[in-house]
Amino acid sequence: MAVEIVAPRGTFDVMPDDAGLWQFVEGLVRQTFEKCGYREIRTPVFEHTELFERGVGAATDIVEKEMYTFKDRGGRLITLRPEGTAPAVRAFVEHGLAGRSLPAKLYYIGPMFRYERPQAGRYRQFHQFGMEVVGAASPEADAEVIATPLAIFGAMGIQDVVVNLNSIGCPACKPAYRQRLREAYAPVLGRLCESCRARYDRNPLRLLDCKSDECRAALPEPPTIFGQLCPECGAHFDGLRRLLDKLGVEYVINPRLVRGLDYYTKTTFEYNVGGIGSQDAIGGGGRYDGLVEECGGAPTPAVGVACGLERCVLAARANASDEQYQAGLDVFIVSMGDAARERAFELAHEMRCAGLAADFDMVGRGLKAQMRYAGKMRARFVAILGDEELAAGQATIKDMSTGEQTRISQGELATCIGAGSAVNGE
RNA sequence: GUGGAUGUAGCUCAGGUGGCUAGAGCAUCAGAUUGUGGCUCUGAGGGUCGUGGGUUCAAGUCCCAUCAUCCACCCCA
Repeated sequence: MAVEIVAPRGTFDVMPDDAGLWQFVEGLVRQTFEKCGYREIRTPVFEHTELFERGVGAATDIVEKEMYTFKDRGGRLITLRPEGTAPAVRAFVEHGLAGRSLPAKLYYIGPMFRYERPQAGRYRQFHQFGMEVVGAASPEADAEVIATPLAIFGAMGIQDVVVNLNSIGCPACKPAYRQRLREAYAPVLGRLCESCRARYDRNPLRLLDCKSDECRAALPEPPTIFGQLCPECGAHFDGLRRLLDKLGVEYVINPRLVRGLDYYTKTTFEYNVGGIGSQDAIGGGGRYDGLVEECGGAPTPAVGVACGLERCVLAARANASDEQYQAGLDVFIVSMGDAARERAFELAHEMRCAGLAADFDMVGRGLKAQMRYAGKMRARFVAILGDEELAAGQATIKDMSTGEQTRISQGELATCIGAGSAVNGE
């Protein structure tokens, strides 16, 4: 009856061989965001359920069926965060960032939770990195938010990212379009799929992104919003397009791109790539001019984007091996005999204090096995301590790539290896 | 939540129509070389055949259930 304990469904371990790639990506994300003037915000992994119900939208799939929600011991209704924008906005309001210089340019990177059926590129605990510009209404903000992740994708070696772009209007023009959609779909309501019939009442925009053949056939060309955007939204969209053109960012205007979160206004966009299965969206976002107010702040325009780390890693793996991201040791200290092993222990400590990646044998392997181990640990140098070296206060140092070796005094080890690493680039 | 496929060693997989102690490659460890890695050779360790039931003289093999993984739907990151 003893059930084998494994990682829960939809979760996974990043093992040491894979961690190098993850660290590389995380470093790249932070570096890129900070270069653009964004600063990190870290919010709790759980929040009051109400934040997501109000922020993300009660009628969304996320809130209706994908949240990890539970009562804590104090009777509070708690939800593991399914996305990062609502928490960031909550923190923005709670800490009065509106009273400081705007826009607030924030980024985050961390785990999110959604109770869904796992699949390639889809997990119950997954990771997102994202950025939010809070307090800027200009199309420049939208353009920066769209372009920055593209730089990250590029640096990761992800190729052929397609940017889908749309505008879904604002409270001034969206209602009229919504009405128009209802009118257009009304005659074919009976031919729509079950979920679309529900969408017709609750959120007619979602009718647009249903992929089922019956729904597509029922109304092959639904009216687009572009003829109906209010002057402000129209100008914003044109401005954004002009800016993207200036940056050389290619995009596809996709009038069916609606996205599943309720808070979006005006701009919505999504990044898609091939080759990673049917979950081909590696990121997406949009403008959410009403969310700050919804979370209790003053009306404040904002735009943001979130990208899936797992899917990025999947896409990057298509073009790169993991090995190139695995760090190696600067030096492995081989010892023969107990006295030498103790000295190796001391020396490893000294090397580490000198800023080198150093390790030594702590299980009493033979010389040959230690050499093999050093090779596997990708050590650039091996320092050998035998009886002779020990007596003379020296070490035999071997360059593992060339096989050359010389005797030097133990005091010179760190500088010798440090110089060697300077020569090798790094 | 729905449908399909799969589940044998750490990894990748062999094991026609049920039949003796369940195999290979890679990986691990050791030896060949008692002071030297990558190549080669030799050997060793490692499996309650996902789990639980059933059919049978006999189940890795057939049946049912369950769990997990993968794929598609859905949705999105």
